[in-house]
Amino acid sequence: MAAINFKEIEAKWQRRWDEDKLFDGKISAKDKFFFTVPYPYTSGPLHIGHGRTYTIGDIIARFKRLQGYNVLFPMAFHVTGTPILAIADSIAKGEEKVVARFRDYIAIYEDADKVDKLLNSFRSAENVANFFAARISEDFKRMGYSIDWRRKFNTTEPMYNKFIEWQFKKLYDKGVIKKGKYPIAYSIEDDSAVGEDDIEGGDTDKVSVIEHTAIKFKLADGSYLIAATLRPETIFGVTNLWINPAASYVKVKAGNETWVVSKEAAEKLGYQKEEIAVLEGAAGSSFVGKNVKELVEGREIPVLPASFVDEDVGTGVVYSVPAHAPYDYIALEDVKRLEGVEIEPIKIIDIGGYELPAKEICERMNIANQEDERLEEATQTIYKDEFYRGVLNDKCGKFANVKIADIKDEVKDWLKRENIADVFYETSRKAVTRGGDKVIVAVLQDQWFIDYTPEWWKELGHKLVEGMTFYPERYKTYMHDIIDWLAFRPCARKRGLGTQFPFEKGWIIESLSDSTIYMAMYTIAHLLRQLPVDALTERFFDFVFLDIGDAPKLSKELNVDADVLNRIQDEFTYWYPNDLRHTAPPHLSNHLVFFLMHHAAIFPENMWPRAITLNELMIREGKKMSKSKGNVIPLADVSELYGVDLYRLYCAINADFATVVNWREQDTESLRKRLNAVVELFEDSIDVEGLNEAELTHIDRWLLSRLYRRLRESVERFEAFRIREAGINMIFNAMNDIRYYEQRQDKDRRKRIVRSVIDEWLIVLSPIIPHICEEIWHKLHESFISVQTLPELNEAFIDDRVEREEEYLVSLIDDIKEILKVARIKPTKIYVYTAEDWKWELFRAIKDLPDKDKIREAMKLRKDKSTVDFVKQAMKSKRDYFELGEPEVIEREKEYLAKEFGCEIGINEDYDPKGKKRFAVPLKPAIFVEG
RNA sequence: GCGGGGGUAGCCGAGCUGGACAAAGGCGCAGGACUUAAGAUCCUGUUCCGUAGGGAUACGAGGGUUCGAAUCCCUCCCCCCGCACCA
Repeated sequence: MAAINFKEIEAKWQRRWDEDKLFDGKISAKDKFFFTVPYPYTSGPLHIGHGRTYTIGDIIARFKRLQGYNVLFPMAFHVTGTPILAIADSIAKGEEKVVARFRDYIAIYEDADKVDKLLNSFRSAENVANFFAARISEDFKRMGYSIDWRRKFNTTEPMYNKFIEWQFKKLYDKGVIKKGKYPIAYSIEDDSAVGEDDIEGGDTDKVSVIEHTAIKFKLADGSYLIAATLRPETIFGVTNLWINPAASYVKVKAGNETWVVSKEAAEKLGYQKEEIAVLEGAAGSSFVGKNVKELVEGREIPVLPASFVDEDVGTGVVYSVPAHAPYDYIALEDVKRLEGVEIEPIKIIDIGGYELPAKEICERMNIANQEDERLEEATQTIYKDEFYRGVLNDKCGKFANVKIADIKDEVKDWLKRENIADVFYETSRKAVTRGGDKVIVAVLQDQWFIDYTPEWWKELGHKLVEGMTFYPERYKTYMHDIIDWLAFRPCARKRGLGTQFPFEKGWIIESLSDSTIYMAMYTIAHLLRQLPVDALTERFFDFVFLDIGDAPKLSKELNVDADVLNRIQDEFTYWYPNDLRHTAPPHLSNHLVFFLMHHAAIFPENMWPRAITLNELMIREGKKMSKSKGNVIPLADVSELYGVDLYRLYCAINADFATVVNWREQDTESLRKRLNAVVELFEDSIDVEGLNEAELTHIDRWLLSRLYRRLRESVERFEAFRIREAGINMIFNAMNDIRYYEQRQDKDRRKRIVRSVIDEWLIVLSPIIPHICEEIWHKLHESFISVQTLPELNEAFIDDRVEREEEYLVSLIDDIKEILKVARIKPTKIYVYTAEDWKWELFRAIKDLPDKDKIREAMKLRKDKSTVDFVKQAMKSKRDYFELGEPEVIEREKEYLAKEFGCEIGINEDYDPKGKKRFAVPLKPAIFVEG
C-alpha cells in the first residue's frame, strides 16, 4: 500500500470540508455549543506558540461535535489599538529595523519579487492589518481548524464600531464610564504615553510610576523649596535641606504659589499639574546657606550642599533626616567636617536593634563618603526594617506610637490636607524609550476610565465566576481575586485605530475595552452585513441582545424588514451564551476579567459565559520564543516542516493545559515515528476482515478489552479536557497493547482485531489528527469523520476477567524471569505450584479484614502452624483480591510458557525437592526451577 | 513588595483525594535480534546489594503526623509567572 502523503491529504480534506461547508454553524434542534478563542491581533504572522491555543481550541470544538453538539466555532481579527499604526508609521519613516522585520514577515508568505511592493503598501495601517488578517486566516485553514468563516469580521469595520458604541452606552448608563486624572509613563519627544514595550529594557527591568510626596519648605521671600520624598512620615525628623550646588534650578508658578525645583523637575511638573509656568532660573549654589521654614512645627532649618542630589530625580531638592537616612547622615558628616556646621540628627522612629539607625548601618557597612554605591543598599535595608518594625516616637505628635506600615498613608494624606505637601510622580528608575528619549511621568488631566469599583458590579462578577467552570480549576479562585483587585482602567486614548469614543470627540476606545463582549458579534455578524450601517442603532442592538422593544415598531424606525430583525435576534438567542472560551493564562488579569465583568454588567444571567479553559504557552528547546531571539517558527511553515497532524498531536500530547509545552525538534522526530506506526497499523487493517465473536481466543479478547477500555477512558478524559491523557492513551498506550499482543499472537490476526475497532478508534482520534483520520475513514466509509458522533462503545468487550488472567500470567512470567536472573540458572524444567484450596478459602475469608486481625481470624478457621506462615506470606503479596482459576489459566498457557522459557512446564506436580510448594499464595504461585 | 505556580531518576515529564511506587510514558544510554552495513523496527536492561521471586536507599533540604508519605503539616533553600492601560 502506498504511504500516505500527508501534505496532499491535508490540502484535500481541507478543501472538501470547505466545499461541503461542514463547519458552518446553523440553527437546529440539536443542543448548541458556542465555542470561542481570542481573535488574533493582525500585526504580524502567528508562530507555533500562538498555534497551541488555537489548536487545542480546535480539538475541543471537534470533540464537542463528536459528542453530538451543534458547534459554532467562529473567528475574527483584532485590528484596533496602536501597534499596527506604529508599524505603518515606522515603515513610512523607513525605520530600518522595522522594515527589515516586515520584509521577513512578508517573505514567509510571498515570492521574493512581490515583497517590495507589499512592503510599500504597509505605509498604510489598513494594508498591514488586511494583509496579515488574510494570511492568518489561510494559516488557520491550513491547520485544519473547523471554523465557520462566514462570520468573520475585523474590529475597525463600521458595524463593529456601532456595536462597540452600543456597549459603551450601556456601560455609561450604568454610571461606570468616568473622567479623571491619571499618571502614566510618557515621552515628551514622542508626545505620547509609553508602554512597557516602548521602553528600553522594559521587558526585563520594569518601569513603574511611583508617587512621591512633594513637601514644601518656605523661603524668606515667600516661595517654596519643594523636596520630594518616598517617606513623608520622616518629616518630623528633618534637620536641613540638600541641594546640588552645581545644578540649575528654576522658580515656577504653581497655582498661586511659587515653587523652586530643579530645571528637569520643572519640566516634569509641567506634564503633571495644570497650572505650571516657569518664571526664572537660579543656580543651586544661590540657595546654599539660606534658611527655610519647615511647616509642620515651624522650625528654621538650613539649606546645605550635597553632591548625591540628582537634579533629574524627584525635584532636585532633598530634605534631610540624618537619623534615619544613610545618605543624609553621610552628607551631614561631610558638611560638619568641611564647613564646621553643627547639626544633630533627630531620632523619630524607635526600632529594636538600633539607636541611631543611619549612623549604625553606615558604620556597620563601613560607608564613609557620599559616592559609596552601597549607600543605596543601606537605605533599602533601613527602609524595610523601619517600615515593618519601626514605630514613630513622641516627636511625631498625633502619629506617635504607631507602626510605620500602618501610618504612612495617613501622614501623607494629612500633609496634603494641611497644604504642606503635594504629589510628585517619578519613574521607578531612570528610563529611556527604545528610540532613546527620556521617559517621565505625565498626568493625564481628563482621562476616561471604566470604574470597576462599584459594589454591585463586583458582586455580579463574583456571582458569574461562581457559576462557571474553569479548567484548570485553580484559575477560578484566581479570577475572584482579580475581580477584587480590578479598579479603574483607562478605556480611551488619543491615538490608535478603533471606535470613536461616543462621549467626547478626539478619543478612541482603547483596544482591550473594545474586545470584551465581541463573542456576541459572531452570532449575527454574517447577517448584520446585509443591513445598512445606519440601521445599527442603540435600539437595534437593544432589541437583538436584550430583547428590548418589538420588531414591527423597530422595523419602521430602521426601515428594516421585521422578519430580518427577528431572524437576527433568533440567531443570537440560539447561540448565546458562550459555552466555552479557550485561551491562555496571560489573558486572565486583563482580557478575561473584562470579558466576564462586561457580560455581568450588560447581559442577563442566562447569557453569561459558561466556562473558561486555559492552556499554558509554548517554548522551544527550553527557551522562550521571541522574534529577537530569532527562534520562532511561523505557523505558516508547520505543514511543510512537520505536517499539520503531527503538530496537532504534539500540542495535544506533549503537556497538559497547565504545563508549558516545550517544542523540541528531537521529540517531534520520535513522535513522527510513533504517528507513522499508528497510521501504518490502521492502513494494514483496511483490507482485512474483522473477527467475529465466535473466533475469539483468550488473547484476542484481551486485546479487544484493552482497546475498548482505552477508548472509553479516552472519551472520559476528553470530556474533562484532559486531552493529553486521551491522546497518550490512544497513541502510546494502545500501541503498547498491540505490541504485547503481537508477542503473544501474530501480526495477521492483529490486523483483524484492529479492523474490528478501527471505526471507534479513528473517531476518538479524529479531533486531534483530523486529516489522517478523515483519509483512512474514507477508505472505509462514504461519510465525513469530522461530522460523526461518538459511537456507542462496545462495552461488552471490556472484560475484567480476561485482563486479570493476563495480568496473572505476566506476573508469573516476571517472577520466573527474576528467579532465572538471580539464580543464574538455565532451566530444564519449571515447576509451578498454585495455592491449594484451603489457602484460597482463607484468602477469601480474610481479604477485607484489617491486617492486624487477619492472623487471628485465620487461626479461628484453621488451627495450624502453616496458617500463620501462609497469612504472613499473603500479607506481603501486594495483589488485589480477585477470583481466578489458577491451574486452568496456567494449563491453557502452558505451551506459551514452554516456548517463552524453552523448557517443559510442570503444573502442580508432586515433585517438590526444595519444598517450594508451601510458599504458594493465591494469585502468586510457588515456583521451582530445575537447571 | 503583593499575588499565583513549581522543585520527581542522565534529560523531558506523569503521579501528589496517603498504601500494588524503584515511581507511567517518552528521550538518552548499554546489550541483543534483524541487516552485508547503517538506519528503521522489535526485545532486554538502565540506584545499590542478592545463586530463588528478596532487601536497602531514594522524589529540593530538614523536621513532624501516620502502621505506612513523592503524596498531608511546619521551617528553610531555589526556580518561574502576573502586578494594569499593553496587545
